[in-house]
Amino acid sequence: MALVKISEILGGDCTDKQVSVRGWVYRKRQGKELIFLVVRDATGVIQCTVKKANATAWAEAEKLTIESSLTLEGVAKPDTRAPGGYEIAAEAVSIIGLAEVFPIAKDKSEEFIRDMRHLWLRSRKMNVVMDVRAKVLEYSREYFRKTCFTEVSPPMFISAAVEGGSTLFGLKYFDQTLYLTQSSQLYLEILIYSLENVYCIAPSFRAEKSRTIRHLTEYWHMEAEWPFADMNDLMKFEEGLMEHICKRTAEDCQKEFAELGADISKLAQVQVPFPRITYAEAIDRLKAKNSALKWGDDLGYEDEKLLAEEFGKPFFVYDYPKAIKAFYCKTRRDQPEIALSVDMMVPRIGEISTGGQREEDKDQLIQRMKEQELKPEDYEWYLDLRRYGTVPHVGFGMGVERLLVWMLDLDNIIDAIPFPRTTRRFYP
RNA sequence: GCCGUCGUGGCUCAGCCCGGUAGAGCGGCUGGCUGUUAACCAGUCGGUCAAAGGUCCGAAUCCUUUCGACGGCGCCA
Repeated sequence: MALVKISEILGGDCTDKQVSVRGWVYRKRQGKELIFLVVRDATGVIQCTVKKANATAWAEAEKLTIESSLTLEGVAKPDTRAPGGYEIAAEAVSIIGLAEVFPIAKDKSEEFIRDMRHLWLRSRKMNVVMDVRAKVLEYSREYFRKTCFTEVSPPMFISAAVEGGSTLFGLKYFDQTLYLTQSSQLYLEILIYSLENVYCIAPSFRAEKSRTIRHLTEYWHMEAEWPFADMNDLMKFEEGLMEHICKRTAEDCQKEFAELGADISKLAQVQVPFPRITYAEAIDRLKAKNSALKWGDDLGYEDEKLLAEEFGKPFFVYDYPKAIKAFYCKTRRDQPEIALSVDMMVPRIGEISTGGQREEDKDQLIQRMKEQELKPEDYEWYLDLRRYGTVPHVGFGMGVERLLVWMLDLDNIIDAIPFPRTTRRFYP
């Protein structure tokens, strides 16, 4: 008796063979002579039939409730009447854990599903999304490995802000106050002086009271940093990474996209080089669409969406006014008002990544800190990096969940992560 | 932080505008029936309408406050 995964049966590998599957009851329909059990495991769902003639199996099947766990044995065969095209004629059914009445049924609201997150994760939708998420992370690591990057593990507890202080989560650390990191960038910058090309995939925390479908207070941040590089190198790397992720996903995740009803064809359009426009060009394009924007304003979400609609695929906006960018952004030596910063935008979501060239000159860096009313003495170790063998270097950070929302056409970022944390929800 | 929508049995909703002590479907239970596709038919159990206060002879329905949920903007990834 071969113990198989449901996907093997659905792939036609077990036709007319005696098989055994383990999983949970997804649906049940009972008649006088026949019970249909739809059984799910991590790989898919399959319809199973239990006939009354088999008294032992029938008695077990009658007891089964939705979400009960079981082992089921029988012959796998193609059947046009079965969803998925294959069916198991059950010969033996064995209950492992009999479930109480499952609270999630056909009629369910967003609110209810969120309250039942720990059970909703069993749904086919969440199952498939988490599967693709894992693959996207694998493809990302593939690309980093291929391009000679070393994965590193930065701290989550930090003592000083990376971005502005307003969005930090503070916490009690014995008798002191520490913060949860908003970005691992500064720590990656430390590590480029030994490992050179480094990256991490780690959580970042933002205490922004954002109420949108694009924000989490805890999100996974894919960040990289490397020396001896400029803005062109940065954009080339980022578009190469995106192309690789999209290409591998398009190859390997067709069934998952089909089950979610997500458009996989857009991934094929992700090819290097990506369109690149400067901030000034973006403003001009938006002005042509009657926007009241003027040079110096930051791009809002609606502006980003307007631009993204024009391209219909990922693209870059670079060369921002330095006033709207962080202190560590290097400024152009020929145009001191311009920061060497670049955002990657995608349709429907807007920004999914921000990167740029970091200021490698100590005095310029101190000057930038003062302009933004930061105290250089709070960043002594960061300044040390410029004192001892400074190098031109670049880096970026991409929101993993935002990437997934775009790829999988998700309605809300909370569905891109198993246990979403938002301003109001953090259970379970 | 600002703005909007919503809160009725386990779940999804109707009723609210034009006040008179709650109605349907799903689920549960009982029975019937069917190669079914989150089937169908019959019966049955189940709520005092988020909370508090007010108006009124009378409030789920009108008014006030509070709480909660969801979304938009801003901020960002």
